[in-house]
Amino acid sequence: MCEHEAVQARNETPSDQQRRPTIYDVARLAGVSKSLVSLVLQNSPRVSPERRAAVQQAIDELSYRPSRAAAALAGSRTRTIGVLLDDYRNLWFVDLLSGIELELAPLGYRVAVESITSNAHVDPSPLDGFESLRVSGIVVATEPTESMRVNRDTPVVVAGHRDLTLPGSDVVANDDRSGARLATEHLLGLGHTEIGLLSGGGGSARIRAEGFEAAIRGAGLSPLVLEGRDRGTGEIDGYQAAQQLLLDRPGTTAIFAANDTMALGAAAAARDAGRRIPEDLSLIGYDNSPLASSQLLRLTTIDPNSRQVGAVAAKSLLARMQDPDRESEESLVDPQLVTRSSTAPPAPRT
Amino acid sequence: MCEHEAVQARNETPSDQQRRPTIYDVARLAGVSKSLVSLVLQNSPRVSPERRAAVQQAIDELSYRPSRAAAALAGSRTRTIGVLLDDYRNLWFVDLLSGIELELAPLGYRVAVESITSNAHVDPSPLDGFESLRVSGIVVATEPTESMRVNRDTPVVVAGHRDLTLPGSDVVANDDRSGARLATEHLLGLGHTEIGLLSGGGGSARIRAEGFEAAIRGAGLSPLVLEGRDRGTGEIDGYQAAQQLLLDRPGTTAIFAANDTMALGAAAAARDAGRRIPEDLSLIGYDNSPLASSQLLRLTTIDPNSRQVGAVAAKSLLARMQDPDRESEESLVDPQLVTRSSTAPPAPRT
DNA sequence: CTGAAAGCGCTTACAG
DNA sequence: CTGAAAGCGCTTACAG
Repeated sequence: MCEHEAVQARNETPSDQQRRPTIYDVARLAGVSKSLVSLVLQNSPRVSPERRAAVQQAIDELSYRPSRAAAALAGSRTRTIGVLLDDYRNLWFVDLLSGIELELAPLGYRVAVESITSNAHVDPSPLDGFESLRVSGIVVATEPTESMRVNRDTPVVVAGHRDLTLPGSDVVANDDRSGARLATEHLLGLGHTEIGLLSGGGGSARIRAEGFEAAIRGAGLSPLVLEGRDRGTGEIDGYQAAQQLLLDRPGTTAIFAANDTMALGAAAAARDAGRRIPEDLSLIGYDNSPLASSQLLRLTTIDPNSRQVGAVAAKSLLARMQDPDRESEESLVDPQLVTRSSTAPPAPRT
Repeated sequence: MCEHEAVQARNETPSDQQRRPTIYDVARLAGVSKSLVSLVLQNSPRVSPERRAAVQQAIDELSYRPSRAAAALAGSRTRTIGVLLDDYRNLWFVDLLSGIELELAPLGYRVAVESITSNAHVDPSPLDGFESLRVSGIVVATEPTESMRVNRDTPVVVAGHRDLTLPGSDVVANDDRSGARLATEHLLGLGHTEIGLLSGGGGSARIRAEGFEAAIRGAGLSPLVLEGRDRGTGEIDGYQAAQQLLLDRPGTTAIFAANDTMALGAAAAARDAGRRIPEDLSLIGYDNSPLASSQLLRLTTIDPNSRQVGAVAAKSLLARMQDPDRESEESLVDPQLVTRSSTAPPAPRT
């Protein structure tokens, strides 16, 4: 006997009508034990359909919502996966998320999303929020940093970024080198020989540049790479780099932009230079963002298969929950060429 | 005496090294009481700087992260605001979020983001996740539905949508009617008299259409409104509606698209029809999305001031936490014209 | 299945 | 400030 006396007393006081219903209220209304309600909430198979129905009805009647705080505190796991993004404007995470959820939904996991900038005022380091939440696992969908070390045994997987790696965590990404090769070979296959790459800083851009250079060299040509100001990879960087490229090398017949956003900028630079796409200039991007399928761009691009990256990331997390001492591994997902109308054979020399 | 015996016993057992540190561990290491640690965690002013520093050092040393579950369960409030989005691809929420956070950060509130589709497998209705979390308040940044009724006294504010309203909740939005008027008057002011509106279903689009029609009628003209197929408001809808408009009414010199995404489609339709922007056709959007500032569009548009909408929404929530019985109110935020190069005076008649 | 019990890691008064 | 205590609403064995 301890606090339970008080609990009983409280439950027998009908004065406080505004109180949130608890598992006790549900049990009483359904005429079952508190333990049984808990089993129903956990979808335990060892509950008869009749009792399950009775409990469910009581839940509906009371609009009962289980307290995640209490469940997390009492149980060990929260069955929540935290996903850390860098910026909500980088839409590749949308497919990543759906891949993660597709994989985890059948297991009853919940997904919590956070960006690095969110809640920075309350969490000293970006993963603190998830640690305080006691998530079951974390997907880091941004460039990992020193401050993302997780203390104990929370499984972590880095998705989409291969530069730095967090000790003890897995890595899943699309194969940027192979994707860049696909893009370059598409242009080469169309007959282009004067191909420029618009690139920038960041791990993915660098690996894509490597794939581009390898493919170009493989064709016996010499690669031409332009970077945005300050190694940026935004729209304006694509615009400026493309502008400079078309000025420096007017013979250029095709541009490979390290991402669709830079391609958007490149399309503007082409237009401003009086070059039609694809008649006067072929353009290929990377990411297969919503932008790429717009009528204005109809951009040939590389689909990084982010949904699959998410699914594999989720599987890594589950594997590490099973066996925390499992060796770290890096998984690569195959990207795919998506052909639209921004690429075509080069115009015949006049 | 009750479970505390066991707690003491556990704490005296040094065998389990992997255990997460608790407030007890911090207190012991810092040489203070557990209560004091709790006060430090809550930034209480009634703690001396010396002791605060000692506690902080112990926290750092142990990499202690307070359990949100325990804090939520023990305290009444979670100091977390839930934000419900419809789709991560509608980027207007990014500014909304920063407005909310700007307002709530000084008060130590945390923000939790969820989309309607996320976690649908585990939450029967979209707000259940937040209710289970026992959030302090909810911002509904999507069209509210019947299933979003919140049971008890969780304050709710609907942001950016004015069609339906949730009983007992406040509404904050940009003034779509006034914004549409601004856009239309901008075109009228440039000298356009043949102006078409691309619109669609949904509350904002409808109100924007009303503002457009009022302004057009105010100028003694008759309004022309085209809708996308199935009343859609996406890029392809803008494309198709603009295509049809330019076909049906070749004399059209200006298009007002109900949002930037439709404007993107309209720009493509204009290009495909051989119309240059702004020389042959002026184009104005709504939302001031990242797209609008791209070099390819340089789109004149209406900025809905979403950051301010977020700030006002946060204030509403705080006010309702203070006084739950406060009357519901609707707040409108003033939108603003952002002039770029997609609008110009109409070409002189030839 | 039930029922009584302990415990998760905090917060919140409260007496000193 | 401390220290002992109760309690938040669950989960988890465990005996019956």
